[in-house]
Amino acid sequence: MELDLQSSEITLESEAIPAQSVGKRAENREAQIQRILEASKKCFVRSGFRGASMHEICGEAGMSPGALYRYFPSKESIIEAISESHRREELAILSKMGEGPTVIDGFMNAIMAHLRHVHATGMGPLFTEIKAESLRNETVRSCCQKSEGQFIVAFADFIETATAQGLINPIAPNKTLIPVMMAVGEGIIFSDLAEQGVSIDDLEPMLRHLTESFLRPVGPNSPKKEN
Amino acid sequence: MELDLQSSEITLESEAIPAQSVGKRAENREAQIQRILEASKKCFVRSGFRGASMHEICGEAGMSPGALYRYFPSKESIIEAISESHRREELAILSKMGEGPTVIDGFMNAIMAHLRHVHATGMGPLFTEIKAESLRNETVRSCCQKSEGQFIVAFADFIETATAQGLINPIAPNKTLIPVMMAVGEGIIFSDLAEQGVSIDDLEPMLRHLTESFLRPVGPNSPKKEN
DNA sequence: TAAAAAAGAACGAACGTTCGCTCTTGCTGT
DNA sequence: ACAGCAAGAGCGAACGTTCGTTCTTTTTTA
Repeated sequence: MELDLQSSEITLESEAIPAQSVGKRAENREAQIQRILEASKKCFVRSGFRGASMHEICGEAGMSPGALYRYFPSKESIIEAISESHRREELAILSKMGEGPTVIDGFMNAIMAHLRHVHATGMGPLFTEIKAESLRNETVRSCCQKSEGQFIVAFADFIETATAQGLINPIAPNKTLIPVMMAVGEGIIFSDLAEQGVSIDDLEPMLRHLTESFLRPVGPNSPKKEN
Repeated sequence: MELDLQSSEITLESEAIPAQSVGKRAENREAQIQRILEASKKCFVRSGFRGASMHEICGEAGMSPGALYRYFPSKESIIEAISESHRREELAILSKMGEGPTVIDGFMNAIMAHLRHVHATGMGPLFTEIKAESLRNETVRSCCQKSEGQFIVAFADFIETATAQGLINPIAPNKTLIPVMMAVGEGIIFSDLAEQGVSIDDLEPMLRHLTESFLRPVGPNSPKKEN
């Protein structure tokens, strides 16, 4: 599968780095970068990529423009950094897919964990923003595409395994099946159902049913066998 | 603001207005408004709501700022008018739901027609843009909510009818079922699968299966009965 | 020919970014 | 261990540009 989580030397949540030999200077620098990114996320959620001004971000981060520009050469570079970090968070879904008794359990666990994460951090709107930006910004778009590519590989892997285990029997080839699965997943995340008052716990059996009924062999109740 | 391009007395697809007694002046005025809206859509798809400038729109519409501002008092009013017109187009889905031998056929026809329409007009990105804008702009948000409300009513109606006809047997109450259905539908439209190389014709059986398997009674192949 | 429509230069505000300057910091030689 | 200092970090006014919008003038129309 080859995922390559942490291609650009990221540390998913532990601070892995040997810590030593990294000068204090570099350490502080990293902390400031994180501060700016966190502030930017807040502003972008509040006002959108285009709508949020650098002054707004400076205010939120508690620093002057001059200071901020020592860490990022432009507003666009902040947007790109945020898209990139969002991509990594999404990929964390995939790393969870191996957990659970069956692949379907793993799949569900991964999705539910991500839904909870998005809702807890209030970063749902950022997803919409990134999607819109990717329509126009080449760098952001290729970032999204990279992410999508990895999802496609993981889903293909998932389908293959689950099929081999006799758990599912998809009605169409991966070529159409996977894009539909991804579109459905995006829709669920986009809609931020938890924000609309649907409890995440109510959602789980619903989504499990959606996944299973979609991927399982066509049952006797179907009007006709499509394939 | 307020604009009120023929109020919210929606005329789903006919142009209700009596037509008669509308002077040539008013006629031209309406034509100009449409010209501006069409040009704006193009620009907004190309550059986004915030990214497109009024000068860009003027250029696309082939008129000067002075002229354009005779028809719309502000950029925001254009955005709102477009959101509103988009809402009407969406609602056209609902009016098609009655067609077809069964309610499920009607449902599918409506969805497929909308997918084709979105793809043919290239207005997919506009949907993303409106969604992002609705997170921030009160007027656009309430426009989207109005639309959503009508969808919820229609879906509830659909579910009731289909259940009564013995076609479906949902596993959850409308309260969670409908939001999930809408999220899935949004995901499908958002993703603009046709743009990604999935042929719409391949999509149809896929989506039909998705709909039917999601709404039908849990079959013997399910690992457990959820309800 | 009066009123409506269109044009396009011009406006102030706000934007992203830069610049000159002042603090602060962590390394250095002793 | 510590004073001295270069370089990094921070500041905030100011820059040039571009934005949405307005205003004055000219052209078109009924």
